[in-house]
Amino acid sequence: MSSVSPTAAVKKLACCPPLLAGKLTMAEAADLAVIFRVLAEPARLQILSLIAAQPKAEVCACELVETLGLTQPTVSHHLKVMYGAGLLHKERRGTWIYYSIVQEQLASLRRVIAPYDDTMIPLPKVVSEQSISNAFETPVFETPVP
Amino acid sequence: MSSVSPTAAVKKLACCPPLLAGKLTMAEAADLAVIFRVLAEPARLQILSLIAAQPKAEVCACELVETLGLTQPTVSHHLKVMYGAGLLHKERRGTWIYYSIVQEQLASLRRVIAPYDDTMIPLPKVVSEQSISNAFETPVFETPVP
DNA sequence: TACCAATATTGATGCTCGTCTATATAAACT
DNA sequence: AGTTTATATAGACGAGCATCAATATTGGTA
Repeated sequence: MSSVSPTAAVKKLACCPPLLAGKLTMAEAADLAVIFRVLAEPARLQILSLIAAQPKAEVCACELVETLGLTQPTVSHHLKVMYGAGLLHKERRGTWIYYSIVQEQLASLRRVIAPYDDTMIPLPKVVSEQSISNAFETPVFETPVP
Repeated sequence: MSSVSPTAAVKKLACCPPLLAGKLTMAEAADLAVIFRVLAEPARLQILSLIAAQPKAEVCACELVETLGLTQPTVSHHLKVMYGAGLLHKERRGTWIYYSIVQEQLASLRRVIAPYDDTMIPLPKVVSEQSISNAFETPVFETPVP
């Protein structure tokens, strides 16, 4: 499986209506948690910000080893995880491999955290745009009264 | 360090410029990762969405046990973690304790994920995903050329 | 062909943390 | 006082994962 492990990489944040707009199903919550877990790592956050800070918004994997102060296998592992989560783009140029950010994925995540819905953060692209279905079948607890 | 002191509850997401607007320091990355880690749990995400789905945007802890299908100690632990991370508000009313969402904290997080600056005002079209960079003291790697 | 540099994989280790049971604390009511 | 219900804490177990050293693989070059 040399070059591409397409299935994982193509996977977008295919889940989850806005976090605060309705009850998440267990499956949705699990999918969302996966994304958050990928970001719940200092080294990976630094990788994102480092890439974004580059003029060309891309970085050679070889640079990261030195910058992050981690071993090459560890950095390779982080990149694999982020790539697998659809957060990074990957392009081989000769010996080197360059990574860049998949903006749509972060945009999706931001949308999930949005207070209500589509109103606040208009994202032109990213058409796929899940069901804006708000299931109104949310369990409503009546406030217990003594 | 997973001790969740009361004082910590007041702690806002006091860290981190927009993730994509400059290199994060190690400390900033670590602080940010903490928040993401709190959200990297299906049960906790469900708690957030459940609270948001309530008419009064609050929920009694006692309801969560049944709904989440977890034991009471486990739910209590999750609530403590979220409260400690400044994500939840806590109010005792007699026997029951009600939790609500600290919106500012989620807003801060959303801002961190924002492509450019702080506002959640309409994004300019997600351009070529380049940094509109303020790469000041950011390490810029020159593209290795054979 | 052989050799070198960049990246990926393997396997092992140690720590973090979600979950449980059991127990403790707190508040309300008789 | 005692009882009941809601919530918190303590301790233990186990799964997941970040990290490493060692090794494999890939691509370029001589």
